[in-house]
Amino acid sequence: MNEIEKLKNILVKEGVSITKPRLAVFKTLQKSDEPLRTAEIARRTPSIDRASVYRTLELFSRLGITVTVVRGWTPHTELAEPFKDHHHHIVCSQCNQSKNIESDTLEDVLSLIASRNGFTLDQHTVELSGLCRDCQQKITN
Amino acid sequence: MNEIEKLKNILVKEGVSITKPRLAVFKTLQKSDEPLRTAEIARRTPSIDRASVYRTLELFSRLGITVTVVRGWTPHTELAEPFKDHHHHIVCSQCNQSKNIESDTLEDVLSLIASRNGFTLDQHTVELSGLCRDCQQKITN
DNA sequence: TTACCTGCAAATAATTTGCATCAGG
DNA sequence: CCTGATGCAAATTATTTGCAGGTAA
Repeated sequence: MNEIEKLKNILVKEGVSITKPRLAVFKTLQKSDEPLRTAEIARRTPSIDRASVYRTLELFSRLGITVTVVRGWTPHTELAEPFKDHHHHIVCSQCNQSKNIESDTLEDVLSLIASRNGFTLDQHTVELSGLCRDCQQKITN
Repeated sequence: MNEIEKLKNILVKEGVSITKPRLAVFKTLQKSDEPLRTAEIARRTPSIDRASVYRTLELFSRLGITVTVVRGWTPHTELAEPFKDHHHHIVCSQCNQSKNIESDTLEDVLSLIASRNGFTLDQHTVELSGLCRDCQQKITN
């Protein structure tokens, strides 16, 4: 089953309609391999009214179709687990290159912490930043 | 040494001036035990011009005096390590109550992940969200 | 004294809302 | 059909900028 079908299933299951704006915003997110800031998503989905893009993004976030992460100052959105492998990011503070992180150990630690505090764990954000190998060398030299 | 003195030391060491807006914004952050959104900080620091609040917050973030976390959709700022113990948050998605998390294990895992990827680790955000004990019960009933 | 900062005012950008109309189921 | 979703336009809110004057060191 392709991803658009997955999306449609979720929308149906949640009892909301499958509409042009929702499909369009989804495709914009699919095309980008990086999290995008809200206004940028609107910009990259010019066929759809800005207001609808915002409303869609709010819906997606509520349904867990997307997740939000901070980059520098601004919140960025990317597709969540059903559509991308669950992962986090480490970003170079110098050159902005970013790597995805997938670590079961990390996930386990997070669940454990949540339950120790009496919480269930639904969503979580982890964003690391530091210097990548290249930039470390440039600075040493 | 009290915290204002610590702040002043940092500012001096970084070669920037100690000014009224910087002290005022700092005090606003101190008064709140929760991360605040940018515009809210401006609102709570009425003696200072909005523009200066933004400029100050950008400076603080650059100097590592503050850290940024996302809450829902918006970036929130709180004081960082020299002024609060290093910690993360877990927020109830239902009632918004939030607990601080301090876990050496977590910190270790994060450093390890960074170095495995060839990065040094400077800053990092970890935000968990789920249901707190109370809200879990309310839903079960 | 002098470079750095501020306040002010105004521009720009981002987000939200009301409402008439349209379209999915 | 009929409810929920959209587009449009306009309001609101947030953020950024240029610049003249003030102030920390």
